[in-house]
Amino acid sequence: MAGLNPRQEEACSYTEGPLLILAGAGSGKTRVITHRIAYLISEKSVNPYNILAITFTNKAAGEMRERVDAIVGFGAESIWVSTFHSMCVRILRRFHERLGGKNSFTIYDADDQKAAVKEVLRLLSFDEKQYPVRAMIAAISKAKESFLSPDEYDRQAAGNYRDQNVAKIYREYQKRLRSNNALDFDDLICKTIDLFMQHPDVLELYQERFRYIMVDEYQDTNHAQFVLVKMLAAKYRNLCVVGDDDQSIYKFRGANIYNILNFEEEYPDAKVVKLEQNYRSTSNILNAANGVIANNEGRKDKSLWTENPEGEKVLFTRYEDDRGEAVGVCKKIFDLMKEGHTLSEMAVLYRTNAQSRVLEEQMIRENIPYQLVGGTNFYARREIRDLVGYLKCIANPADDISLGRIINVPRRGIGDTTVTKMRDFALEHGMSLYDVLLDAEQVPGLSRSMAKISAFAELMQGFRREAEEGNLTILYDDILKKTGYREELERENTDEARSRLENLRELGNKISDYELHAEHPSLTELLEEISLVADTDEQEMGTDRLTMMTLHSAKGLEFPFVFMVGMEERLFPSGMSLDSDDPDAEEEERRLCYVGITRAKERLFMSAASRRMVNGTITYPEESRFIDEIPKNLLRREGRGEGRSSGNDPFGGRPLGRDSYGDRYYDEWQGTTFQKKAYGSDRNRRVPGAPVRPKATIQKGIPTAATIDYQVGDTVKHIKFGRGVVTEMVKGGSDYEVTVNFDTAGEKRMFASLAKLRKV
DNA sequence: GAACCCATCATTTTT
DNA sequence: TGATGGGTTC
Repeated sequence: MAGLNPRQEEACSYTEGPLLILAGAGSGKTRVITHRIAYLISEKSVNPYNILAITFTNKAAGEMRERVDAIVGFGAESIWVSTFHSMCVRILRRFHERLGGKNSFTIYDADDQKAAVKEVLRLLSFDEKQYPVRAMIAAISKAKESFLSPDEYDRQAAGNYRDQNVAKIYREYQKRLRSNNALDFDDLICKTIDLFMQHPDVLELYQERFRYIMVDEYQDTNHAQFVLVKMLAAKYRNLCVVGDDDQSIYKFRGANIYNILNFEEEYPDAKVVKLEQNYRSTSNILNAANGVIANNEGRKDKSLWTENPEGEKVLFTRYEDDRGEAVGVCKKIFDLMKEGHTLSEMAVLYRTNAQSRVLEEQMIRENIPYQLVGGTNFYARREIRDLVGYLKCIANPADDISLGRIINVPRRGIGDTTVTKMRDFALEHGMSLYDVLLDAEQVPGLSRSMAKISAFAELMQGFRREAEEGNLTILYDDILKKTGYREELERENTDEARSRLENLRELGNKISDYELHAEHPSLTELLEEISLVADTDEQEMGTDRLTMMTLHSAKGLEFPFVFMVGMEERLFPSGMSLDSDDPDAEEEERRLCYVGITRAKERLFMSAASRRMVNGTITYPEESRFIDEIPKNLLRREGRGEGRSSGNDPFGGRPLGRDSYGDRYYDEWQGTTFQKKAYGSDRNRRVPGAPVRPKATIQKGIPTAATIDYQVGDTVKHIKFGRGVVTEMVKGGSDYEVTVNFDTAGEKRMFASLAKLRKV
């Protein structure tokens, strides 16, 4: 096996029986998995048809698919490479009838769940304050993960009034889902397990098929997933799990670290292979990570090492406040660019999404194109949810939740009162809301809105007929047109409306794209893809951009240059975790820190602010304990304060007004910053509902010297600062640093490649 | 039925 | 700070 180290080779060639691969960060895990599959096929003559590889995200599945295809060649397409959830959907689409359900079920996402729980609360007259929707969803999800049926949940709640009520909510929720012919994400796993338990013949069918099973990111599995894998692997026992307990950061969503920690107890004959050689980071970075993670107890014994050069020390900078931190990060980014590095080599990582705002604002001011990863999901946007609601409803009229969502969107005079009457009627007669819609004359007291209702019913029936004809692109366009959805937005004529229209166009593109490429396009399958495949944000190519995201989202990625910002007590580690009575909470934060550090290949910049606005209040955080845990000889400190300050005197005694801000930094960073004026005025706020990645800041095409048509003395126009005169142009790195004296904004320096200046 | 105001409450997130 | 949701008012 070419290019594999002995441990990696061992992991690839040990094919029979249970195998645990403890793959440290950057140890070539994906390579091992793909090589192992290739080995199974070419050396062990395993039929590709008998191999199953499970991952967590579609992205990971896609990447694995690609690499497996490349390395295996013939037969690769018959390997199942899949996420847990899509695997279960595939199975349930075939066998859900055996459980008394339909094979054509709808999948409910978080939003649908929320709506369903709300309905249940209303029905049972529970107060949302006492039984918050979020908490109820979490409780139901937890129950499902440990296979507690509503009845069992009720039994366990014995004597606990509140839990008994939660059981009632859970029971009603399940009832609701069933009558809506819908399954939520947890159901997908649980129902598959149910199926296997109740129908051993079906289980055996899949056991026979999946003789070799591999599970990636095993530390992220929850209990239900653990059981599912165990069942599938029970017959042939060729189960290979790959993971890193030190990178377990998803406990809050049910991941059970003991699945990996106790693998050897579950499978006493398991072989364990540790991949400890890191190929990613400099030794300084790696040892910093090792230093931090060593403070955790209860981890698998392993120590990562590398043959990579030492590299530079980790840099820790303490800034005056969050804004100063953003300025400082930008400055360092420019420094790196001057050294010839590109933005796509850099990432800014933070603990909470709320931190992105200040950073974004600064990036916009400094013309640094960036890409936000994560945040609001494309499919979570209102307009998208509305249109998907229509599609769901057309595909599955029993889906009361989706119908409820769109019945008066856009406004068509079917108001709350009317809908409530129809709902009550449906409930009373055991009908679906859609049934009632078609037959609304029966419902007493609807006379006034009757006309509106029949018009809408007619509209929906028309869509359903259209859906049967099968052209999804046309159907989608007709929905936009005939419901007046598009028209309403066009009339609005605001930035927000335009952005929504743009999103709707994007959805349209996705649908025609799906229709073009799918083997047998169907509305059901389209919706399945929409529900299951959330990673919609294809990289817009052609622009060199900085990546910004949470530490969680960064898992599995790597960048030459990484900024970890907000290294402050109670921000990171989060206050929530420090206040938690779960002793593992702090350790999970530490693992998150470990994940962050190990994303960096060449250089790691950490920073903290001495003053930060959190939830509308000013706080004076101490620097994070994790900074302390990095071995001193690997860390270089910079900026105000040495060591962990008490935080009592963050201003150095000077009062700090908002307006003095720019001046201070002007003093501090003169000659290097690109701002020469105070900049409190031009705050660039995100338009509500606008795409999370502000399109305006994403600049396509990098001007080269050839495309720069202005020179010193020319008047140019800037997208933000308006007109100005070029006073200086200096070649720096791969392009020009241009100084412009703006009419209104004063003098600023910027990179020609980023500033998008136009000669006027 | 829609606009407006006030109170409340704030990690992390994929499927 | 800011988003969100409920309640109120027109």
